[in-house]
Amino acid sequence: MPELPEVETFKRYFDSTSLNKNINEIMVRDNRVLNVEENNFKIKIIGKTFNSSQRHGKYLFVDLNSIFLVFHFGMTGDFEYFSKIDEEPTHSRILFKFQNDDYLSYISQRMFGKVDLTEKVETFIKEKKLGPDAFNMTFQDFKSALKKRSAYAKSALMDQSIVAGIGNIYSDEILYQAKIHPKTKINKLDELKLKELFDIIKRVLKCGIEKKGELSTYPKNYIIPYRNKKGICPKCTGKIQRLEISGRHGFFCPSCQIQIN
DNA sequence: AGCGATGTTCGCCG
DNA sequence: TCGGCGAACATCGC
Repeated sequence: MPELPEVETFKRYFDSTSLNKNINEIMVRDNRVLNVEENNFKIKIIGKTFNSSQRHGKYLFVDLNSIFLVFHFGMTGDFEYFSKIDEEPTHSRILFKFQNDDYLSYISQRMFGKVDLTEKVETFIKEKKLGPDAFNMTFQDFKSALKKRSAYAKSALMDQSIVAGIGNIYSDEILYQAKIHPKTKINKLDELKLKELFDIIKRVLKCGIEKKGELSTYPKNYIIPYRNKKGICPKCTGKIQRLEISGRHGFFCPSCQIQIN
C-alpha cells in the first residue's frame, strides 16, 4: 500500500533488517521491474552493503557507496526479510542474499514498481520532477510549490511535482480533515487555509506512519475506512460521496467539505 | 467474466 | 504552459 506512510514503514523495516550486511548474491526473478540492465545491476551491487537509506516522497534511496539503489513500489510493492529460501514470498521479483544467508525480497505483484540505480539522489529527484517531500517540507516549500497552480485540490495534492508522497487515499483523508472539497481550485485557498492544509498534511501523514499504514486502525473520525463502501460521514452523519478525478476515484463528504470558488 | 486497484507516464486537447 | 482526461503498463481478487 505504498504512499508516503507506507514507504516510510518500508524504510524502517529495511533499515532494521538489511543495513550493513554484505550482499553476496542477487537473483532477478523478473527483470521487467528493473530500469537498468540486469548484469550491470548485479555487478554494481554484489559485494557491497546497504549503508543507509533515505526516502523522498514514495521513493526509497539506498546508499551503496558511490551509487544509490532506488526503490519505487508502485501500487503493490513490499519488502520481506527472511532466512530460508523456501520462505520466498509470492511475487518476489528481486532477491538479495546476504553474507549471513538471510534474504531480502523486493515484492511487486503487479510490477508497477521499479528498481533503479542513480549516481546522485538530487539528480534523480530532479529528473523525475519531484517536488518537496510532503512530510519533510516547510510551509515555505509548500507555498512556493503551489504558486500559480490552479489544479483541483485533490489533483494538486497527488501531483508528485508539486508535493511528493501523497496518493489517492491520503489525498482523500487530508482534504476531508481540512474540510476542502476535492474540486476546489488550489489557488482559491487563502494563506490561512493553506497553513491549515499544510498542518493537516503533516498530521495525517504522521498518523499514517504511526499506524504503519494499517488503514483499519485509523482514528474514528477518519474517512479512509469509508472509502470502499459509500458510508456515513463519521463527523456529520451525512452520506459519503464518490467522485472521479482524472481516472482516479475519491471519496468525500459533500456537507463537511465545502467548495470554495 | 469483467472490472477495478494505494502509481507513473504519455499523448491529446481546451 | 497548465491541467484535465484517458490509455497503457501487468496481475489478481472480487
